[in-house]
Amino acid sequence: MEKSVRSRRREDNESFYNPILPIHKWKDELVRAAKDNSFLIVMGDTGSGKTTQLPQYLYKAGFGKNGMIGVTQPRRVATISVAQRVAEEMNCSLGSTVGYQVRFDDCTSERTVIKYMTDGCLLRNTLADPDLTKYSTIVLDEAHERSLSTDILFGLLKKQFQLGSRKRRKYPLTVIVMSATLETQKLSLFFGNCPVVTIPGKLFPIKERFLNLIGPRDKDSTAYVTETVKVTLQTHLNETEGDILVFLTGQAEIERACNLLFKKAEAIDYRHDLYDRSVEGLLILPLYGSMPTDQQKRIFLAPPAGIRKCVLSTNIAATSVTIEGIRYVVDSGFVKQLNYNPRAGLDILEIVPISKSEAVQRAGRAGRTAPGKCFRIYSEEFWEKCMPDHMIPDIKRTSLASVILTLKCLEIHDVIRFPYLDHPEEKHILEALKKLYQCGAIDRTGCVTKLGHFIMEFPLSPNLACAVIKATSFGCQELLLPVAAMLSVEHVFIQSGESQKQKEAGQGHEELSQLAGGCNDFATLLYIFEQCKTSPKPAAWCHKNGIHWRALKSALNVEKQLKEIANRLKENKDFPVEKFDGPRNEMLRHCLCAGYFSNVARRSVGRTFRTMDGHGSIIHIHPSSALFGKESQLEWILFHNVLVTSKIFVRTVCPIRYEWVKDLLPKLHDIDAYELSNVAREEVTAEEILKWESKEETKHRNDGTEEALNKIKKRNDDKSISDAKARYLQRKQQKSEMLKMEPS
DNA sequence: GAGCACTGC
Repeated sequence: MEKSVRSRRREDNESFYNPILPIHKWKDELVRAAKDNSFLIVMGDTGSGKTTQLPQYLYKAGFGKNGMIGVTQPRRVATISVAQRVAEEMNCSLGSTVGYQVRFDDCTSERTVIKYMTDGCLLRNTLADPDLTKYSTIVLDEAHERSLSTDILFGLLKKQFQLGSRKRRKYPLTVIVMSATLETQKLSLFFGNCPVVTIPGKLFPIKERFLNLIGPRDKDSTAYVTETVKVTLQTHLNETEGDILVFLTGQAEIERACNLLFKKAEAIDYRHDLYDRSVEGLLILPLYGSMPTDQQKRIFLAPPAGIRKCVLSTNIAATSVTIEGIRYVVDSGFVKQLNYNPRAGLDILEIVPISKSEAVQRAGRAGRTAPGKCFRIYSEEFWEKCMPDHMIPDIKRTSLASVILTLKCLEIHDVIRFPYLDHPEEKHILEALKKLYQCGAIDRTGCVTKLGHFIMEFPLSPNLACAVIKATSFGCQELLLPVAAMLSVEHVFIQSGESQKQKEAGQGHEELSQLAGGCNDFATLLYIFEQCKTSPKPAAWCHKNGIHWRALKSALNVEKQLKEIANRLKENKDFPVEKFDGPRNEMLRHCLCAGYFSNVARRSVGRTFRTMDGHGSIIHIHPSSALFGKESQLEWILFHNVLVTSKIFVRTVCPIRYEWVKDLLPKLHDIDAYELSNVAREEVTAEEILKWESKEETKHRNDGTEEALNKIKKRNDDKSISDAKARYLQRKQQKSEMLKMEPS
């Protein structure tokens, strides 16, 4: 990724030496608008210079006098490189007037006025300083990406403003939202009809063509890979000079496409390995996130004279990595997306059509240095019928437990009526509340418990934090902290595409799990971590054992941070201290039970298990687990996560004893999530219920399936204010009855 | 006997 920073810098330097950045013309208007309004939206295309220039304008206009100008970015590398760039432009050293803060790296000082940071960092800082008294201005950049943290910050900033944080602050706060393609109307409305300043970018014209190879009927087929390859080859044969960027969905698809492309050209150059095949003047390069860094770097090198570079990439090339010299984009129209299904309580990784605005962004990659062309393999009908206007934001697609706990810690109890720019499904919020209640982070009244505040201190999922806290109170944190770190970094096992290498890697992993005891995937992670930490040459050890050194490095970093937090919390008088009475080899699994008892399953028929969380889903142990094939010897298991593909698989598994979870399991069923939410919405009105329901309805309508349409029809039949009221009263009745039944 | 996009604290 280092290279991507350098490449970005190169592009920025170009703008540096060219003083006619599009944004310069708008300087006065921007400063005036920022002075006159609490909220301002700046819409600027790629290359307009907004990220580096606007904070400097504000600084020169005196915005930094009453507090810092905080600028958020969704990614670490971008945060650091932009801060470096601005420090250079302002002729100061990084960390003085211009600084940055990302996790593990705070490069700011008392003198810092312009502070770049990741959105997650600002959100965390908000916990300590809810009124953001250190800042005079907050700039939320790349808002169109709709990251979870940015979305929450939208709501917080709006809410703080409504609550009159202005009175508690010495000086009013100015909020500026910057975006490339976000629905600015919607955002302006959200922030009280605030003004929008639009800055044109400096993209070259791009010709876009629909090739009609994929239509609405092919929505679920895998034909897009072969069709994309065809188009790529045609582009190579028919078009003039210029590199090609191909958007595909994942590692497997990309490797398949590379091979196909290669076979079609019918010439194999055996002098090169898989990642460096050059045929008929075409240099084929794959690019995906889990690829080793040194291989990723190769995509930035200029191809030899007379050779055309063709990069087959995942969505990583749409946001995180900028490749120079691309003139042709081939868009498959699909993306792999992790979607949370609250009904099943599962994360499902699926291949879905991209949105129209993402397609526009992809096309934009062709026009950064010269006029370009974008070939869309799908038809216009597909565009109209299958592709939504905008991407569904993270907040509607991922588990909300951590987010809800953050809000509760900020004393925002009514998490259902929090001003979300896009309101998550109520069911989704309820699921999160239930999860928080189950792990003890909130009590029956929906308030954050002491444990909940401890959980919040850790940059981990509530489940994992809970297990870590248990271990700390038992005095065996050295067992859990490494496991937590390994589980919260990217996948540590290398997945090679080539079958031979893959086999070898698989065998290596099997050996590792044998060395770690043979029947506990968590223990395998602990073993790898310890081996790596004590090895004199950790990078070499990782390479030999098929482990991502990059992932291990960040795991070592995370573990250090977790240890600091755990040690600090232990000083707190309220931190629990418990004694563990049991054999030491059971400690790890026992602690895991404290956080993961909702992820417990019992042996069912054949090699399957049934979950105990109320969904009762049938699950299978994933073949990558050390427990795979040993199902018949198991009764109760605990798992870290679920992956739905051809079956419902659980990964990272260990066996447990029923006694360990016996007292915990009832907690999974002793509360109705509505009860937790009702506390937050005592004065809920029937009108509001109708509003929520109509939101759900819009969603169904967007689904467009017959079943969904029937649902709407059915709902419309009995839709009236009085009915909504009746439904609400019924729920309230159920709730009070339930409370009555509760033993005191 | 399967096949895991991308971020962030």
